[in-house]
Amino acid sequence: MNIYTLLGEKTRQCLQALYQLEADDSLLQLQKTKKEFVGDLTLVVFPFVKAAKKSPAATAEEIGSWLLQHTPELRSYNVIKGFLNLSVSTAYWLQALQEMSRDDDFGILKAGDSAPLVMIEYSSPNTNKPLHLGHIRNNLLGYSLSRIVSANGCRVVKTNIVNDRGIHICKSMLAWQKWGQGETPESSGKKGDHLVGEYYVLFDKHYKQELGELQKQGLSPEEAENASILMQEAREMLRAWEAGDSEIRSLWETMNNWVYRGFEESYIKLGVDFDKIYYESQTYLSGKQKVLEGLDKGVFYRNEDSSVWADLSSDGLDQKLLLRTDGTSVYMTQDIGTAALRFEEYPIDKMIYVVGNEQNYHFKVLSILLDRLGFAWGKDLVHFSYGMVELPEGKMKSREGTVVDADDLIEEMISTARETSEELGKLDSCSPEEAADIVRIVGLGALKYFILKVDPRKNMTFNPKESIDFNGNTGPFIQYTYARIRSVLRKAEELGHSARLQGELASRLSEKELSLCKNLYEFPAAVKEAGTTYSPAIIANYVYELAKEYNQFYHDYSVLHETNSALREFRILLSEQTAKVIRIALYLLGIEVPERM
RNA sequence: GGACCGGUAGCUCAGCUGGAUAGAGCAACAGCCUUCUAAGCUGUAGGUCUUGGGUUCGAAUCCCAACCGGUUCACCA
Repeated sequence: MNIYTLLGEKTRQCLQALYQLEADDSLLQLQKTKKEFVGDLTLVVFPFVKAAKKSPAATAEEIGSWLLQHTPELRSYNVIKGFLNLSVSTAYWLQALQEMSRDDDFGILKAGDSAPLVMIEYSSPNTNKPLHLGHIRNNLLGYSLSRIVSANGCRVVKTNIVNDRGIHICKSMLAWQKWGQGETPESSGKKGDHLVGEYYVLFDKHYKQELGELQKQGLSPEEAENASILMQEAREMLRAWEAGDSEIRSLWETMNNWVYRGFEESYIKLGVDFDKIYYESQTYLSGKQKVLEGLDKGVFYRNEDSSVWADLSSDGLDQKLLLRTDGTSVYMTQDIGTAALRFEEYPIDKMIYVVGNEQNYHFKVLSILLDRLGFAWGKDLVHFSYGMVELPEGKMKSREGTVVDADDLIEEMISTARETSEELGKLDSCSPEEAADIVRIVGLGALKYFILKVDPRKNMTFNPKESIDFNGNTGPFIQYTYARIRSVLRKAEELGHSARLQGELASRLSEKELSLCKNLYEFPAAVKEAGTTYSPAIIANYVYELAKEYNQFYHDYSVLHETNSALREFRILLSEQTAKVIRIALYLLGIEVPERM
């Protein structure tokens, strides 16, 4: 049994015995003791002083004494004002260490066949331009979340909905037709998504120019937009696409395939993947069917102009359009369609959408609509809403060319990692292949950790020049701790030292060693909390704390040079377990660990 | 204007289901490598937790109001 629940139970019994008090969970405040005090767990006794009819300190004293008598796991207690600090016996911590050492997947719950099926949608790019920094946050959060949810005992399906149709891709296609002169990724050596993105920008450039000229002729900005030949051509292309024009469809397929190959490369580099990819071109029509069903059931209503709406006033919201006057779908309709298709394929219990916080309203509405349409999971679908990534100059704007390209950023991280490693002489004894692997792991680790350690809800600032740090609270710091431990363990093996618990240890252990044990013990709770609050940041902060603790221990005590064999073997075990937990924690963040660095 | 989210050290962030003297890292300054990896460790300095009320034995944390910043309220996606 977990020490918190165990002591919680004991305290309950104690309150009953001493004061005839039935304490519910809200009164029982058992928390980790702050660093500056002696003890492991702290009971706040203020809530009981009334029942005890004694001063806080006297109450704490009384409870402490009772608990110590009735709980073999306790070693001692002390009272400071209204706080009862309980110290757990060393034997208990050693046993906990022993138990975790037998569990290769410590902290991870396995999902059985009947475990809840959770689908996580993330990434969801448009096919008219390459991935940028914002997508990176999305992908990293989504991927990490999928591992965390899975570690909490759920079956997980990672999914991506690619927005492969619409006016945006037609713009790229049109520009390519007009000015591309048959350029392909092969002929130009450019990555497919970048190539298509260039034509999207080119369209915009010509379009702006055209608008400027029209306005010079005396048209208002609005009139100019309506009069634009280029825009009319793009719209015409979209109509042709929808009508199934074979030439347009073929161009569309060709260019989208260029983009997919580019995306695939980026995903591999980032280290994310999907179990199932949906394409909007294949799902966008099915939403209409669902909406019409809803209309029959009286969930929606038809306006005089034959457009279809949902009335959300009972939920405190307004009217939401679902089908246009001409019968075509809007964004919301498509999401309903995609949801329906997914449910046919996977009997999901929960759906998590990883989408930026600018769509909070959209998902609030989607949740209500899915619920009304009879999807059991609609009501509590999770919109994992994250903040945007800003640059020091402010928001990224693709039109102003201030976006940070995902591929460029990844390359930059890796080359910075290489420079730093070379400066420190870390790669001297490595083969070129090994060196390449290390700098890749470290560079990506820095990027991923930087993004995942902050609370997803918050907007974050990314300074390309300064954010890339390898010291302090960073990915490489944690990876370094791991590599260091691995080095010790390799040497221990060479020397024939084993990792085990034996002999009289309790009296020999230092505070630091004990506190490392306690830190490791907290890992499953961190995984659980990260799972219930959907927050990779909790894992990140946990593992940073652990790495810091280990580094302090490593600095103050020697593992291999310890002459007392019981103590040495204990330290090897402790190091081994720390390495394991670091590896698993970083795994949950989608970050790899290097064997040396 | 309505709704939602955020505001903690010079900078980037923890802490927020009320608890003890508000924590890290970076940057600054001062130290520690003839012993397992110094991408490390130790110390100094840095705070009216945006402001004002309220609830409470106790508020960065909960409630109310104001201020600042962001997002959103399309027959766009």
